[in-house]
Amino acid sequence: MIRISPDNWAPIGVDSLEVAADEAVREVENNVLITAGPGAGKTELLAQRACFLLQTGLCPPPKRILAISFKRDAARNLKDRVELRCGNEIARRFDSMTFDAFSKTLLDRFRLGLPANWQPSEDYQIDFTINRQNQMQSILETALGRADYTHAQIQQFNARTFARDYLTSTPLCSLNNHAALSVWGYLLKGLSPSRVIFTMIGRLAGYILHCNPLLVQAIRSTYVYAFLDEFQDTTQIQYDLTSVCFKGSQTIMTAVGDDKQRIMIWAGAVRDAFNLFIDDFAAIPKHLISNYRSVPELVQIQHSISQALSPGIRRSVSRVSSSDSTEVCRALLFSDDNAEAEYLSHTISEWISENEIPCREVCILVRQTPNRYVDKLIDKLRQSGIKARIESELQDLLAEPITSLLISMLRLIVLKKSPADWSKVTDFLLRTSNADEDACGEIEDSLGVFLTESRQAMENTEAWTVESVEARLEVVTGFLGNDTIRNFFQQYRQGTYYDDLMNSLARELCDRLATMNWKDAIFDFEGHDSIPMMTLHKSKGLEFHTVVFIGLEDQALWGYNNNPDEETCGFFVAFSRAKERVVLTASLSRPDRFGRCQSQTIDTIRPLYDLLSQAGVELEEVNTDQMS
DNA sequence: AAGTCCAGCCTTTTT
DNA sequence: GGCTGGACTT
Repeated sequence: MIRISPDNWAPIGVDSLEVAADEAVREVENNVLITAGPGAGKTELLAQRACFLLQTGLCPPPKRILAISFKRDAARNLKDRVELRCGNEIARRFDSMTFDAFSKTLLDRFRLGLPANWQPSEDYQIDFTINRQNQMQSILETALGRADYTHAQIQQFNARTFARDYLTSTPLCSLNNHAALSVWGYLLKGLSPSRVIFTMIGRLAGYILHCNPLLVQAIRSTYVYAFLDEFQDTTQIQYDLTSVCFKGSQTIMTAVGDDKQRIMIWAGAVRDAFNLFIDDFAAIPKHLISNYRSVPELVQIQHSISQALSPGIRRSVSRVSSSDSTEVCRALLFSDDNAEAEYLSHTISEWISENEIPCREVCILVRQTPNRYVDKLIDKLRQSGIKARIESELQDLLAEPITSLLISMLRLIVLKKSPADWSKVTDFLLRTSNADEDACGEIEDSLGVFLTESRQAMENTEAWTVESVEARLEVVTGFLGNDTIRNFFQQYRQGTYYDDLMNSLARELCDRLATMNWKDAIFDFEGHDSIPMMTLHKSKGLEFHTVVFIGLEDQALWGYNNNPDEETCGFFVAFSRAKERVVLTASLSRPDRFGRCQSQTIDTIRPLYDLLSQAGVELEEVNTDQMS
């Protein structure tokens, strides 16, 4: 490995970094908290910093960097950027994972480091339903009943919030609530296998570290640098785990985030994570002001919203050239949702056909329950020959490595030639075969034979059923090696996760095979030709040419009265996904969740429209009678 | 049978 | 915040 001296190191793949970013990339003495608005390149900064530390030898082998993200795709994205910039070899010492993956890895490796009464069984199950109202109610009844609580005493507890308020409310070393301890005992020891949720795994991981100072030492000496992405969304459990790992250590921490994009308070994000971090970790705050995403006209409007959240905040500076269009942002008011769908489908098809914007660059956002807001629009768009779909329904399945591997295999079978898929599959086969480079030819030969056989078998099948698709997928995984796959991707080792995924994939493909051939079914499944529609929460971290936000209304932002800041943050997140154009809509009537027409208002959230107005965007009433 | 009260639903990640 | 449905009362 060639080491570059820090003075000679330069950022890779970008022209230059703003001063504060460059300082943060090169910081080797202090913990740093970087705050920056949307499009400032926070993730890119972390990627550059990883390259800097690894390539200059400031993080020399066998030392490693730990990067912790909130979402899997963010963790993956960061890892990919580092690999791209400094190569696989060096990137191997960059561990990018989610908080939950980090917690679970600790638990799985050091479970026996817990006191016996806190050890889950080896085959413990992760059961997301534990936190559901009725599940938790029956858990409380059984667990507390065994601990001689009376029915009335059990009723005192709210099943919906018990996990948050009792079970995982504090680190386990200081947990002394009797009811909470009884439920822990029941879930870990009273059931076989033990049942847990991720918040519990986080607490168990923290307790492992609390009980094993030597393990903490080992982690600290391995990870001499640690990164925390999307820090504004850190929960108390995550913050506690980070503290027990690194507080007071030599490990140099870099946290990045934006408190104006803090939209997870309701899900347990710490309100004041930034100041806590500055105090507890003696972190130096730095603020970035560049925006590499949005045109200056949009950055101007973003600033108006930012100011409502943090008065006196510094103005961000757009680093992209001005828009060609005179109307980068419109706020539209419709009399009803039919008129809205009609108008939007018309406008969107114009964008796509005349301006040649790819479908994937237009995003439809809503506050919540996408179906209620977009179903009519999906229909109207389909009539114009444009596909649109709600992403969340498939997002999770599509993000799985096994899905992407199987899709590659299927595409090779169906398309015959597909170089990217070919190298993906042969790479997998080579890495899992323990064979040296010489065996490459053999592997490719056997893959070729398998593909030809599969192609013939699939061409001979007329009608596909879920069972026959699943059987076909099993032939493919059989060729790749079921055990090999499960060992290679560690998340598939435990439980029924792997089988469930295969079943979902078979269902999705089968649905499409009823009306399409395999090639189209795969393409449609991946959704490359569909306009993405999603909640603003799902859009976090993404960017699009054009953003259409449907339903900027009181009823959609129902929390505004109690919590205007969080709803304003949500609006800010949605708005700031756009690179070039934003369209906001409100409709005076819309179906409720039972499909009945309800009238909608925009009075409570008027302050949001006022912010737009201050930035020069006035609400336009769209009279659909005048439409062509 | 008709009225009243209250909890639940809305927004999320994670192997 | 606004609507629902179930539990409960009269």
